[in-house]
Amino acid sequence: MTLRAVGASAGVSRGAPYGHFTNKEHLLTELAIGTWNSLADEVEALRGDPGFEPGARLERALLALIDVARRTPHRYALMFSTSAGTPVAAEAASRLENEFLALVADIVGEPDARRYGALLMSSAHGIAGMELSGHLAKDGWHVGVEQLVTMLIDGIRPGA
Amino acid sequence: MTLRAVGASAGVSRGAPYGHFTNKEHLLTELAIGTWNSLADEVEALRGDPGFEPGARLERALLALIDVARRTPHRYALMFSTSAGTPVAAEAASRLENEFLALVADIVGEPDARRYGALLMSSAHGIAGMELSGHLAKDGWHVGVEQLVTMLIDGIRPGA
DNA sequence: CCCATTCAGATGACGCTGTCAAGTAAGGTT
DNA sequence: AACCTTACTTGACAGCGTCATCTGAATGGG
Repeated sequence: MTLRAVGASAGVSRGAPYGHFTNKEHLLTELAIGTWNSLADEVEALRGDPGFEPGARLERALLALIDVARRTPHRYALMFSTSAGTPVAAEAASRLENEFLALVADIVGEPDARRYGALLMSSAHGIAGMELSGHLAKDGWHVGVEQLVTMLIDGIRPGA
Repeated sequence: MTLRAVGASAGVSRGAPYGHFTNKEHLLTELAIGTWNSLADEVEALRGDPGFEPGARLERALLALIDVARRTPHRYALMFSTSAGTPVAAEAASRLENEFLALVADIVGEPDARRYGALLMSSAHGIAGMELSGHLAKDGWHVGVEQLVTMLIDGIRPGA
């Protein structure tokens, strides 16, 4: 199943992918899954890295998510497209979620990891979205993406 | 400028709107602006309401944003679509931003309002997006939208 | 070495959608 | 009554998602 038919879509006729994928949506879902997985790989590699303290690791993980949005906005949108509710994609997504959870648990402890993990991932997703749509750059609040991520991490360090 | 041509789009020929809008994108931008404005109205009404303490007001404001996503997902997507980077839409968006800033300033004080305002709005946006794409409901973290918003507000109350 | 099977891709068609140029019907103005 | 404006329809074009059909090349058995 040469998924390369996707990239090769330049130079090949319009209907060619339909031998490999039943739908355009299926094709895009596969792309999304690939993105989820490569991001999960990235975070997984981070988890074992002793070069950073737990807070810094988590920060890198959040920035990795945002980097996907910056570098490949279309792929990023696919990851969170409503068609990503399909079970196949949800499974790929939960790999990344678990990696995140592990990083978060190192800071806030197991019992609170889920709550804080969901908050951090949602917030990072929101920051990425705000930047993508241009609502961070121009407007009133003079804050950058990196600053916001730092605030997030700092916000969960000491207190319960 | 009967913008009603939009809703009336059922029962009217395909090309009819092009007498009123130069583009489909312009039409959608106008829709987005309307959504921004009505949300800003809602939050503005909240600002003067003495029935809630500042924290509760802010919570309601964030939930109002998320409610748009829940009730009218397409409109919500328009608000943050990349084509919302147009100056016309940015102006409507900044009305809501300023309302938010006022609410946030009541809690963290003027000097920090921008930083925290950006963080809160981004996070609420992210929470809405995660819910829309189904990444909150099914998966690992057993947390609801309301819970996350509460955590956000609680997270900025005492500490600097 | 030849033939049969298989598989990737091309081609051409269908319907739908965004867009526009040209036409037309209703209303108000003088 | 003749005129102009405004809102809409009609018909056309291009692009895209999708499919049924065909071609062409690679593979493997005899």
